[in-house]
Amino acid sequence: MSVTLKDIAKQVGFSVTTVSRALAGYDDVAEETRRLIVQTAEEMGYRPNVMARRLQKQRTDTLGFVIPTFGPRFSDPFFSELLAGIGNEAASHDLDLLVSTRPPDTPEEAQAYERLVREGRVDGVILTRTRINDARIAYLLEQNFPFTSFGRTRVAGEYACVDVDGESGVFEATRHLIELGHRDVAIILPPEDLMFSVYRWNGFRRAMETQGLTIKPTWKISGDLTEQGGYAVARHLLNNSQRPTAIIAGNDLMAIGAMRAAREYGLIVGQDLSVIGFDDIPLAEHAHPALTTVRQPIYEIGRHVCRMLVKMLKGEYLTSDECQVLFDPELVVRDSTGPPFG
Amino acid sequence: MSVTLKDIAKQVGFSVTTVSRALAGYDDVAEETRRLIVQTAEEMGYRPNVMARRLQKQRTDTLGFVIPTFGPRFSDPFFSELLAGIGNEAASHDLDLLVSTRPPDTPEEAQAYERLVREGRVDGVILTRTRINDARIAYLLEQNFPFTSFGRTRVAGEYACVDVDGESGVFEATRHLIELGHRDVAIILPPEDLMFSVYRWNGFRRAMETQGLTIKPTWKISGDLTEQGGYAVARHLLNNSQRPTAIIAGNDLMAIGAMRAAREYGLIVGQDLSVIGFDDIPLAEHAHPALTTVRQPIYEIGRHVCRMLVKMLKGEYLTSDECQVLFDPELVVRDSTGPPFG
DNA sequence: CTGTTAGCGCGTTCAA
DNA sequence: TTGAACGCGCTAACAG
Repeated sequence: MSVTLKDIAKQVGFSVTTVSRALAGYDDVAEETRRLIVQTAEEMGYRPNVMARRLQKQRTDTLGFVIPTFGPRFSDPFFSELLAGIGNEAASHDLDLLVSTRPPDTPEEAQAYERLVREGRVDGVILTRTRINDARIAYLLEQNFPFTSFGRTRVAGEYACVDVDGESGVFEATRHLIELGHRDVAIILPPEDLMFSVYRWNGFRRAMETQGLTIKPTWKISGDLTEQGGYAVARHLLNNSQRPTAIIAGNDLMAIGAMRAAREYGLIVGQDLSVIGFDDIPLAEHAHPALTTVRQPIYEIGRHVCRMLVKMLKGEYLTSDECQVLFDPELVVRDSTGPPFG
Repeated sequence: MSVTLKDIAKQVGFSVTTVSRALAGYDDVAEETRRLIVQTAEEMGYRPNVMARRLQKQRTDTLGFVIPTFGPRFSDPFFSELLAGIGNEAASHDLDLLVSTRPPDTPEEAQAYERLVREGRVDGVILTRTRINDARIAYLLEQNFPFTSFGRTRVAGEYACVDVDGESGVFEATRHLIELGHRDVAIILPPEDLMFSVYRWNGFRRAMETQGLTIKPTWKISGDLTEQGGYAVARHLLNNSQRPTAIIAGNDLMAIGAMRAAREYGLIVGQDLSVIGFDDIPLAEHAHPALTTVRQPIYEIGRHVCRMLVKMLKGEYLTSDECQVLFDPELVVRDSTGPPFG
């Protein structure tokens, strides 16, 4: 077994209390005593027992993060990068991070949150991929449990979230296409229950309407954010006598799938068909052709959304400014876009 | 605050002990009493306090997983998939999973493990990307702390690990190239301190030697397992009057980087240059051209390596057969390979 | 069947 | 400056 305060106390001949205080750095313990205790603790290889400390402090110093993901082959770099951001920030505050993966909007997911919240496994949770009417957020608000989210929602209430201005991002992307001369632009949206799908759509519509362009109803379609999904949906778009000359995808993965579909139809991406993604995962640059995309600083967002939660847990109040942070995305033009009939 | 056993006891007029036992399902409590207690607990919304339970049981019911990763832009789908496998298996046993990301072979990484082990944060840990002389494994063995790993090492001692037979994987890949007529094959290995780099190299060498082919020293090179790394190293290989006609990369990400480099040199992948990856991440199929690669069942491996750890923690003995499980990889031929000068 | 006692390891009174 | 006593919430040994 490992060394406890009691063991040290026995060794140095002081009480457990004194040892505890010496090690905690209280100033009401004799300098001499402290030195002895600290040194002995060191020698004996003392490590505080976290569980005991947590029970006593009624705090877990742990954050929870449930990744919303379908099926086994979950491998969106988006999440890896977000996780790294959250994890590193948490570590810098000496907090543990509890991670699990659950399919979104399912009983299993709800249970996962209940576990974290009701059984006192974590002090706060971080959400991502928020839904328009997000049951998770409703639940957390109702339980009055600390959380922050990457993504806004329509759920009423006060809570802190970070988001990327997806509307302006897609607006810029669309404008880029229009400036290149495109008029027949299709959009592959994220699943429609996701909040960011709404903003993306708004940005697209605004850009098209501003230029007096009409949106063909069948050219608004949504995909599941995987390569496979983007591929399937793009085939559908292209398998038609009247094809769009450009496609804006909800993320880079779907854009890559769409590019593959285009190749299968004998189209050269960047010439016969322009494709734009969203995220700028490392792969975007290495895809063929290199993918024009809208970059969002995922890692930084991860850090930020975690930092906000930490602040809340420390009891620091967040001003309403801090509560609703909107990052600006940035259009990165590469080779997958060009003039139509280019 | 939340409901405790004490609250329930007060409510039903029994002792805390009885309540505890009733809820735990012991059979030494009157059926009548049990019903009352269970129902009351339900009504009051009782949830056991995990920290208290953990302190008492001296078990955390938590597993630790430290992802070895460089820098912020960590986004290898390999890890996502492994994480999903581990996480889902852990969840099925009602275990929590503590995740962090640390640069491999650094003091920060060592500290992360020490934290987990010495402060009793987890009951066991899972390793991946094992190194030839892996300090983590040496440490865990020395501490006699339960762990399993994805990947073998040269560290002496008894421990359970799962691995993929990388040697046979690369052997098959190389043979595939040779059968296509390639003689000038280069290999981009994983970093040389990683154990699986050794097996990959052995497989390559064996295949080449078996066919009486010589390996050009400058065509054995290693990269950092990112697209960028593969790109840089491949440029180096191709920036030469004498070029290989085929490249085997240490993973799919590097293969994708290599394909990009090839394009920049005006080479058509699958014709002028063949490229093979390793992993078969979802992207491999959607890359252009679709990537020939060696598939390893990462998700399943994640589940398995976790299941082994769970077994150990339950005190079940692992037979030496179970201790060293070797999965068979499978060559998936797609479009990035073809006859030389094809 | 049920309650009393004890203790997991730590931090925090309060009194000496 | 130090120590005794108590509690965090739960489980286990033992007695009745």
